[in-house]
Amino acid sequence: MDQISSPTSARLRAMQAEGMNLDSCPVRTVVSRLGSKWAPLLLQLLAERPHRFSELRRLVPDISQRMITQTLRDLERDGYVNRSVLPTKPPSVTYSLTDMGVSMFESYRLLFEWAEANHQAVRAAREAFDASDKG
Amino acid sequence: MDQISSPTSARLRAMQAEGMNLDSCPVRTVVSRLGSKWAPLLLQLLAERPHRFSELRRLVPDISQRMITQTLRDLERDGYVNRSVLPTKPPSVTYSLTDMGVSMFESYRLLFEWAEANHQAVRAAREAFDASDKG
DNA sequence: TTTTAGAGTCTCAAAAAGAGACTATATGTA
DNA sequence: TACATATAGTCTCTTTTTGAGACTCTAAAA
Repeated sequence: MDQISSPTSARLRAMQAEGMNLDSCPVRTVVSRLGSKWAPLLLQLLAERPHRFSELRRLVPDISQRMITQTLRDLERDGYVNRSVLPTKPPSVTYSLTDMGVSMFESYRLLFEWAEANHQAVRAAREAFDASDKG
Repeated sequence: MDQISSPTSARLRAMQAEGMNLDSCPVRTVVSRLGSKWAPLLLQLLAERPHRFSELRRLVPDISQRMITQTLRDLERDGYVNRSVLPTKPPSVTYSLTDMGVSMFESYRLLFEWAEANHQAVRAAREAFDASDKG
């Protein structure tokens, strides 16, 4: 198989030996975008249904307009999000998931579900850590 | 069900109405850490087997020591990673996944697999976007 | 005696994120 | 007519994060 695999340590050793740069690692290429601060939240909303720019702004009051624009642009660039402009006055812009976005989100969703089911445990771990000498 | 659900737009509206702050959203709490720049890569390596600090450094040559330390600390704080110091001279430190880390990674892994299978499509989308007037 | 290894910390520079003002156009309201 | 509102952003400035690289400490090996 000629597909680049995930970076197991054996693979990483091989990549180094071949002088490959790790920027070409597919997982990093994809996951680093999706894990950005606001992408998960916006993806969840778009997975629910298409939304307009101003809806997203209202739904997520603590995101700046600049970050909405930028995050949506990044997601559009990677092919997950479709941006469609309706020529109303003033123009309205609707964002929705592409087929690829839906496909990706099916896999991403499992982590979200884990997070919902386990966030108390994560919180507890944080508090324990902070209360210990390490914190 | 009294569990805080994922932030559907209905839920977000409710949270706003109640004056809740969104920092308490479980998905954001959990996913934002896991999506940081280096966490996915280090988690993959630790999911494979426990590693020592210097092993990780060698396997990922383009991460600074500072970022290894910090990312591992964050993952330890959240309860995914165990740090064990052996009193050798010089001391050796081994990092491994906790049970919770293994549990979480089972869900995260699906996104990684999606990324491996679809990174060409993502790359293609990026190039198309950059070649268009939007880029 | 200088080097090497392990596991970091410290400081400073660069990149990313956030806050808030500002733009354009077209309606509705006083 | 003048003013405010709504849409979908951009621009600039400030604060946080990240990254690069030097520096620390201990003990064994060359």
